Amino acid sequence: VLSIGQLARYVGVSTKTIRVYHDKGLLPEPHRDRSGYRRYTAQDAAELIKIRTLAEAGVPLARVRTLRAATADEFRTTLSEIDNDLTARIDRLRTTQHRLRDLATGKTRLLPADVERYLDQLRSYGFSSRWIGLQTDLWLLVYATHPEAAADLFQDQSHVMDDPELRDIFLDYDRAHDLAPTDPRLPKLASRIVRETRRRYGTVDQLPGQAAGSAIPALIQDTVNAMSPAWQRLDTLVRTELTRND
Amino acid sequence: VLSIGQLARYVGVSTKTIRVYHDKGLLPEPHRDRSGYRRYTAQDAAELIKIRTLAEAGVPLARVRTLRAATADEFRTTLSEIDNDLTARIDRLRTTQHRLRDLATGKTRLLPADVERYLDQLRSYGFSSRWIGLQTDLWLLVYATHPEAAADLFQDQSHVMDDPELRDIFLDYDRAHDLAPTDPRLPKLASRIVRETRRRYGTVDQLPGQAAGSAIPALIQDTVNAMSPAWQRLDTLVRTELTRND
DNA sequence: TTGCTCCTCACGTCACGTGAGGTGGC
DNA sequence: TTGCTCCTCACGTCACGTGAGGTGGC
Repeated sequence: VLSIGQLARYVGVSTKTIRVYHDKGLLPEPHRDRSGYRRYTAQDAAELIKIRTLAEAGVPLARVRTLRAATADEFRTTLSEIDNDLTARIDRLRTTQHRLRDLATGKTRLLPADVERYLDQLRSYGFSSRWIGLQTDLWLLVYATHPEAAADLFQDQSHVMDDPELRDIFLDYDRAHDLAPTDPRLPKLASRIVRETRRRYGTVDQLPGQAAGSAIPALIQDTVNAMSPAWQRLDTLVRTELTRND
Repeated sequence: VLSIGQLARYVGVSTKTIRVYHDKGLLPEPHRDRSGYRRYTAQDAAELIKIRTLAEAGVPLARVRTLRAATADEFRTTLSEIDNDLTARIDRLRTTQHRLRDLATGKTRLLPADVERYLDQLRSYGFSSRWIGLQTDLWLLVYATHPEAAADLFQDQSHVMDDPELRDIFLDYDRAHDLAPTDPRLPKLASRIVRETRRRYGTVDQLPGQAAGSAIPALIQDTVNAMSPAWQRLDTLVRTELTRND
């Protein structure tokens, strides 16, 4: 009793959508009038509304079709799955909305909140932007490659930064960037680093700013060394002293 | 400092997604190492997270790219549009979820709640399923083709059904379905219909069950007549009497 | 050496949208 | 008669997914 256009407007879909549902066997083809036009009944409208509800809930059309042949019990079970799925999707959209609002105010959270706070702290301690950038890269890499171990490693590094004496070593390391590789202050700093490293970690060859036990420290250290001849010299001195006294 | 796979896992996308974003110019291609592998930095990760947030919010990728070139003001305006859009989408998903739950309990609302109630009422008045089916089709058609006028027309029909005497005419019409076309009760019923129609609507040629002023009554009447010879005879009798006495 | 990751095409997929070219209804 | 709707192909689109066939890293 309805044309395809009337049915489409009533249900709120395009005529193409209805034709696609016919082609895919979701909605049976209705009768045609003498001129070949499709004629729909109230039953068709009710069916289409059901199909649309499922499709809008994100159910793939292929599954909608198989659902038509399902028992009442299967149907009910599937519907409750779809319901849970919808709840999850709504939650994810809300999360996206919150992230979008952070994005609007310029806050883009790259790392857990406590790590971001720690990185902000570094600035107030007097570290350079270059150093903070390196630290951001380091923690990003750690969280990207070792998400399980990352939190523990961060706790340790966080405690190191709470100790003013240890913090001072890192500050000197940061400032050493622009020194000449032959500067006499470099061997002195290297010795301090070795001493404090031994005190905290025993004989393990951990260098400051390095945390994960895999290839990551080497990777970061390569980057660090490439940035400054003084840093490269410092790395050599520390390595030599650590292995010599082992 | 990250490989494409590490970056993908960290942000929660596929490697293909990242490559597509490169191809579409959303995310600049990073440096390659000696073996041609892409190497990503923290800045790339931050950029990808921004792009992903927008994409998950439903922003077309083409618009995400143009947004990179937008001023801070345009950017903020666009973000608030997207935010509103997200709110609307969340609301629509919730509506879908409610409809889905109605579907689970077998309630599929085809028409406004008051019309559905009216159709349920008809059953308790003693109307046949056939009649109720016809009424459902009728109101579906009216709401599909004349949504603005539908509510008023329905109010009128609803009042008609509140009058026990008028209701009785419709009940007799319903029951006449199985009479022979020559049954002497048909001319009597036709006269009652004409009398009550005149009382309610004056000389306008409105037949019971017909409401909208366009092609709809004719369409429904054709369907009705095709269903029963007695109904067809009744229609002829009523038409003749209404025009004869005009 | 072996499994895992990466590379670049190229084609597939899902749910429609968009003409093209023609006919029917008011 | 004219604009609107309908018909059937056929191709386009959006955001990726999925091999194919090959190389690099641990």
